[in-house]
Amino acid sequence: MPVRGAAQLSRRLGQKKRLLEAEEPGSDLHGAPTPSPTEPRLGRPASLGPQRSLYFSSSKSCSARLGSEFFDQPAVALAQAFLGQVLVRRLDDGTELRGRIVETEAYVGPEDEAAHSRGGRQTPRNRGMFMKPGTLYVYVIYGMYFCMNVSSRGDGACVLLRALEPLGGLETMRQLRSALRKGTAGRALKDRELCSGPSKLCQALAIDKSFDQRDLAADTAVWMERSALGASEPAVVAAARVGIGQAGEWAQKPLRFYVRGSPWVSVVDRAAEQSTQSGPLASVCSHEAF
DNA sequence: CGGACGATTTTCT
DNA sequence: GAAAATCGTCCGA
Repeated sequence: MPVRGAAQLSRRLGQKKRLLEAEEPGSDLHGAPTPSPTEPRLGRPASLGPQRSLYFSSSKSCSARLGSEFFDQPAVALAQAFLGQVLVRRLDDGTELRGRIVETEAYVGPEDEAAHSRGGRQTPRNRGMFMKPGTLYVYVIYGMYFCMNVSSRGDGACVLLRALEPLGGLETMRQLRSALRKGTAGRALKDRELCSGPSKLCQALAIDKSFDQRDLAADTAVWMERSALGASEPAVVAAARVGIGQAGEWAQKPLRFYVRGSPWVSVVDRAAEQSTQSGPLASVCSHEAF
């Protein structure tokens, strides 16, 4: 097997560059002058004011942006509460990409042997896990993909977003997902292939390392909107988490949650579905915030 | 400073 | 189903 040529690499990078230029002309995200890797991004107060007032005056409460108080709950509760909510990504050209969260995983903190924060390890990479609830923790996996987490209540605790039901901007998602794929630009991806995995959804929403440590409650390019599960989908499955090995008690714990029967979930666990009790999640359906 | 390893996805057999 | 792709991060020397 010949070593991957520089020509091929640059061609692929060129593809991505072209796409990003098309999607986000005059991007200030990708064109920012060499930010420090650990530089915190805490939103843009200058543009937040006008946008927020416009937002509140033109939107109904059912699509209200979720604030800091929502994210301030323990990881398991937050992982369940995320199901049904809508993740929104606004590209620099104004395009809004939307997806309904259908699968999450809870990483409960230093005692969780499968968490990056296990044993209380705190490094520059996982700092977001220790920041205030609602802070994003985005990290690189396998040298080429990203995973997106939201910090929850509890030091070193967070929730991994694993799958979305794409709701808006599907064609842009398809382009973003296809851009880095190998070979002949291939066939068009099916809708189900857009966001059915933690790194797929990051690709589809153009979430990269520059989103690490941003505040999901305040950022202008990414946020979450309230949209609880409907009565027709009352059941949530609790299953073992994916990709963390089989060994140890923490690998077995049912800390992955997904909407039963949803075709948008990345991995279904039939055995877990047998043993998971059906029933509405009261916390998801409640309206205590309003 | 070097080696091993991923909270994955894609491609090939 | 198996194996490759691909490199930031972490840890031990």
